[in-house]
Amino acid sequence: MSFMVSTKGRYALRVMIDLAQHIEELQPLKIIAERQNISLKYMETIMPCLKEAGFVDGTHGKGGGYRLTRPPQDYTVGEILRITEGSLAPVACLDNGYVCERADTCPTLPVWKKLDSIITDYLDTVKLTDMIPKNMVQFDDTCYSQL
Amino acid sequence: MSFMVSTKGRYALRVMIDLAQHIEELQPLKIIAERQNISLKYMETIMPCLKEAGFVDGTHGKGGGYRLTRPPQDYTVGEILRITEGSLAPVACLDNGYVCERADTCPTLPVWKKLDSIITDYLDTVKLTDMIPKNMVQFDDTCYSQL
DNA sequence: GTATTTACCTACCAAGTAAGTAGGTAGGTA
DNA sequence: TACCTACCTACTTACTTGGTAGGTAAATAC
Repeated sequence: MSFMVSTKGRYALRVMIDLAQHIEELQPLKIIAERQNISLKYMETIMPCLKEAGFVDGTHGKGGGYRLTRPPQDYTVGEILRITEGSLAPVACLDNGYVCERADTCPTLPVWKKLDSIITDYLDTVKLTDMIPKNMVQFDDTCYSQL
Repeated sequence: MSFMVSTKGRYALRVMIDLAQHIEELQPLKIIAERQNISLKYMETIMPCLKEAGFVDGTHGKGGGYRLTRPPQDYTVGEILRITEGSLAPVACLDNGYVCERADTCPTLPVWKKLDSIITDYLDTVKLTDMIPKNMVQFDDTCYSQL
């Protein structure tokens, strides 16, 4: 029982949503952490990841903070999670650089590949703006929707 | 980067496929382990899981071994992985018994729920017999197929 | 120029999990 | 009786998760 997406990816996603909801001004991490009820110190270790990827930029000093570098609708959940988690591969067999001598004959490999493509295809269709409350209606009815 | 399916689930699946390919007689774990190139000792720690679930039964003594308890087409990849991995939930938020006070308003929860249902729906459609080489053609063309 | 605010950096830690290994016991068959 | 096979308990090594602690560097306000 190990989860595909850890707190790192989940917190990162919540920070990105938070920034998308405050698009106009710079948001200090302290404020975001309080609003999201996440440890400031822990968030500080996650933010460099989003910054290196060019998803956000941060300015120092008084009045500083973080902000998105692109319009919110230009981010997908898939790319945010792929950066923060390192990989979204469901099994080691599909991980970047992994070589398996059974690959040519393994009967399970096609299943993992299909599973991987299903996961990727879905996560790459969900945009950051799809998770802003006013848009939540678009999710199917098995899911919570905030009206 | 933590994988949804560990070696435990992957090995279990390969053992189940192996048993499906030798449906008529009892297969000693030693033989299966050699054929699959998996540590016998490690497999011994995984088999009780499959036995408790009623997927296989094992008989002691000379000529003993393991065998499937049902016809191979009656097993799905989903149920085998769910038993061995404990859960296939992509995030802790969806794990059995987990309570999150943010659940009612969390904008990311619908995404995790949808992702979970996509994964489950796919894995529950793949049957054990779908992975026996002669049937592998049924996978789509982005995947390896053994003709 | 000083104080303050903020990002940013380095190191550490406790608990848990993954992926086995080692060495036996119990049950059944030839 | 000898052999084979499942089954059980304990241990190990390495790694990951989810943080905490304590600072430094940069920028701004006053």
